[in-house]
Amino acid sequence: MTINKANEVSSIYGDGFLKNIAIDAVIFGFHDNQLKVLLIEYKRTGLFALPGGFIREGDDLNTAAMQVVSERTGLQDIYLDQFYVFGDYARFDPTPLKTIMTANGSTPPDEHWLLKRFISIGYYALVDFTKVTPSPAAIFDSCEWYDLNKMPVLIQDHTKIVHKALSALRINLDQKLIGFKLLPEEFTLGELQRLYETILDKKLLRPAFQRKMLSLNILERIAKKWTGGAHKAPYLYRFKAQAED
Amino acid sequence: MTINKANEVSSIYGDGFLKNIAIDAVIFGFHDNQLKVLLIEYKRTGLFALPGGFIREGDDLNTAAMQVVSERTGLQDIYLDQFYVFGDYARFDPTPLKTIMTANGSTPPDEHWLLKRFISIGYYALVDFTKVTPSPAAIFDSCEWYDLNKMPVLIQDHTKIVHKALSALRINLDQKLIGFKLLPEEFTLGELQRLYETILDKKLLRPAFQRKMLSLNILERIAKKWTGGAHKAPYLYRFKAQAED
DNA sequence: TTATTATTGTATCATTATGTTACAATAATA
DNA sequence: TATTATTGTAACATAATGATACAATAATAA
Repeated sequence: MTINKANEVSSIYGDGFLKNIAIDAVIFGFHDNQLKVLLIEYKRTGLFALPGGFIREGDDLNTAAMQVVSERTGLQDIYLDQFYVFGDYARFDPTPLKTIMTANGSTPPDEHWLLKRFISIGYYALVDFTKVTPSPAAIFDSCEWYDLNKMPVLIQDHTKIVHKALSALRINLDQKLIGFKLLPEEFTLGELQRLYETILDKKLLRPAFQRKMLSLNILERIAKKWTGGAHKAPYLYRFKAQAED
Repeated sequence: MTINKANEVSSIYGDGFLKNIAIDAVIFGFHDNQLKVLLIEYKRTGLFALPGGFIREGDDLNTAAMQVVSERTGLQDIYLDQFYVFGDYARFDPTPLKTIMTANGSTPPDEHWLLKRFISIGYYALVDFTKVTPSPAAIFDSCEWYDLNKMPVLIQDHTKIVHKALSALRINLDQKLIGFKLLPEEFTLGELQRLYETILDKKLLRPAFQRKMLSLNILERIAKKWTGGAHKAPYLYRFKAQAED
């Protein structure tokens, strides 16, 4: 979880929020052939964390998760997936939160609701990197993209959460066909393949990849072609709207 | 969630448990070529529910879920899988709980912790039907197997939870190779196939099914053969212990 | 003892999917 | 106009899956 605007006004009882439940969001982006994750840095503490939040008493869980992601990215209608609930007692560690609050002028009592044990519901989000404007939620934090391979040390078990999100993404990539949610609306098959290769961390054979993607019948070839390279221009594609079940 | 022994002693504040979080367990069994689910019936109310429980402040989430399932089945080391968190506000409905409590002599105030909103973490469990002894958790409930196709109406969104568990099971059946956890230790390929057909609700071709199962290299053929039918005796198999990753 | 019955284990072939190599087409640049 | 890098796709090889066929055989009944 993360401290955000809404939490600042909360009393030590955290009135208005469900107790003991937090949301942590692993927001994935793709840029320069690298998977990126949005991370929060708390000023004057050197502490890094996943974006997160809590659930208002009258809100849906999934709505609350969407709000966390919207706040940080500035986007609506983002692809979100619950992937795991982190509920080990051992993950309970109030020290980083205490440090963050202290660094910002408050001296919370140990009974402060933010220092209690939370069970955290993990979501991952897939966003178009080019459309995101990473937004801090308060004056005392900042929000930036980090290379998945060059992440700083994160508080609590957040590093583990990121890795679990990645393996959920890998499993769902072929099943739910969600890869393109990390790409701009129009893309080439080469770009799509590099995305798959980055996520799965292995080389794929181009003819087989193209044949498979096209046979799925979810891609629409656009008249326009990509330009810029000193070679044959590839077609541009976009994803067809799918019939929902 | 369900009321169980532990909850009976709790005050209206539910001291000792994490607030707003419940666990609901869909315990699957397989018998007579039918998928079965363990359901709780609350005496004198006509109300049916999934087995469930809450998380003690010092316990792991997964441990708490295992306890729920162990209590109801009498078994240890059960296969358990988190499959979804149900967190819509609309699922909040304290009336059945109130009815249950009233039917058992208490008249809880509206602020009673059991009548508050809960987010429910859904688990499904796969058990060997022949080894289970369904156990009520208190004098005012009972616990029985029900045919998945002949379930009574369940309280709150529990019917939806069962169906979501089933679709998670279907998806994981091939991926995680967990089907045999619903069978006794020794079984024939025919029994395994009927299990698959029941879960997936479609006929499978026998030669293809057998070839696939055997090629996975997870089955160990036992010397002994099955006896009883007026036909060629099939081999018995058991699942090999797998190397964990 | 022998025929009958139902079901098993597996061979065989057909079809489809996937892995791999090859090569002509071509946009930008030199 | 040649060069370069990359694309689209054909072609073939291999592997996986779908489908049919049939001999083997445990229990039962004649």
